[in-house]
Amino acid sequence: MVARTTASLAREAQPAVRRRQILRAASRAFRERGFHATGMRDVAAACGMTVGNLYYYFENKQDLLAFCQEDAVQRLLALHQWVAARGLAAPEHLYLLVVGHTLCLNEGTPGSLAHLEVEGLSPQSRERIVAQRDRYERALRAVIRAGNKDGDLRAADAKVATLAILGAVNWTVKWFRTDGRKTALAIGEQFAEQLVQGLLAPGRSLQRPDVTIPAELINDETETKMEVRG
Amino acid sequence: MVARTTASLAREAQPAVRRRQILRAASRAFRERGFHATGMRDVAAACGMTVGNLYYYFENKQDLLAFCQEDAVQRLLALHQWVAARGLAAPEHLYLLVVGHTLCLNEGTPGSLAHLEVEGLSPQSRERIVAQRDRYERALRAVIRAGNKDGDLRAADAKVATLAILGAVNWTVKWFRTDGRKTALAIGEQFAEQLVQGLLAPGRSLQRPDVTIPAELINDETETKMEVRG
DNA sequence: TCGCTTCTTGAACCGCGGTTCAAATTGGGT
DNA sequence: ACCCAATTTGAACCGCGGTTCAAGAAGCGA
Repeated sequence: MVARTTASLAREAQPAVRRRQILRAASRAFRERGFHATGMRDVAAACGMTVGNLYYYFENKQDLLAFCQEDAVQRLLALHQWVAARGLAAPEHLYLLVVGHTLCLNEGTPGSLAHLEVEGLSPQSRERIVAQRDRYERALRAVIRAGNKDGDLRAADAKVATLAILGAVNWTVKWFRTDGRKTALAIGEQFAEQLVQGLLAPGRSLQRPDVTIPAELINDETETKMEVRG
Repeated sequence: MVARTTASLAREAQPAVRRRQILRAASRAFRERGFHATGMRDVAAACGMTVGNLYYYFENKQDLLAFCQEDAVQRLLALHQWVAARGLAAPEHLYLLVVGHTLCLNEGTPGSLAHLEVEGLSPQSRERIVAQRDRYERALRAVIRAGNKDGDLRAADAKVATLAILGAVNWTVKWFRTDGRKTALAIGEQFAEQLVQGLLAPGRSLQRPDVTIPAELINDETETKMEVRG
């Protein structure tokens, strides 16, 4: 329906797609230089456009941040849904969530700074995003409580255990480097090992599930769609 | 030598002491509202003074932040020194460090936002503070490697394990509330349990050391000094 | 080629917040 | 009572960075 010329990438990309392109540049920039240190001009430059144009796609800086955050939380919720569908016992379930979460935050071109910078949002955005984040947190807690009830995990406050896990994983955003010694996957696995083992009921042992988390859950799908010719 | 009248607290407090008073108000404010969201006017108001006066004690905002950060790292280093002196095996050593670290960040009137906001510092301050932070991190890693060698901890990358621990503990700053359900101590202990158990060598079990971490290491000593009459 | 919509530009605006400063105020020493 | 150094004040300054906007370019259908 839409004729595509290789010439103008801009035109060929519908606003929604363009917003995602911006999202990538923005979240990368936010992550590297920090949200407050990154000006709208920086973001624009990273997208190869000017400030004014940026405002054609986003109301303001808060909106841009909200868009990043929402994307990140959405991915986490999708991850949880995928893992839950596999019907694993709590330790293995948890293991996959930790690995997946680590990948979501650090692999590919992530909306990354999930959870961080929540105070930079407008009240309405914050409400919506925090609600989603809480949903994810509750899901995690539920897994722990289930394992608790099944005797797979030792008795421990599920809330605190959840926060320990989220803290460790979210903190990776502060130090993980793509060009570092270890891959995000390797880190995620070791984290999962340590954090889940630490909750295991005596006698119970962890068997690492040998499924691979599908890349669609981690990377941005539109990225690949872009390569497809119409 | 110096006559003290109850009337003027300001006068009775030497600059160095005053700076610590400011530090408390500032770090509390930074923590509550976030560093960037907190203006110098806010800090001043929290100290019961005006902006201009604040600049009599600190060159600029960066300096103020640096002062907070340095205080926090210093306390962590002091903590490590104290724990190390007790000559415990790695798991117990680690346990105390996690508990102590959690207390340092969340109990009393903390310089709290250690490690956070590092990018808000001037290059020189950052260099000095990051160096100290690294020293602390290396100490942690060393403990893990020692336990590794002694067979108390299972084989695992010490660096990654350290970052998991630091992530979980540092993240508490984001969610811990003094008026919450659990005390910082309770949280620290459960964290320690989970994080250390997760590293334990098979067969080895953790025995919680029943020492109490001295309050001087956690709270600001000058606070108590203020109560003493001359 | 014209005209319409979509997108892009660059310059200007404007307020927030870090910072400065000259002028008070304070209180201890003489 | 007076002096001086230490401290405090409040107002003003000023630049950075988020935001606005009127005018231009670029495609696309007729």
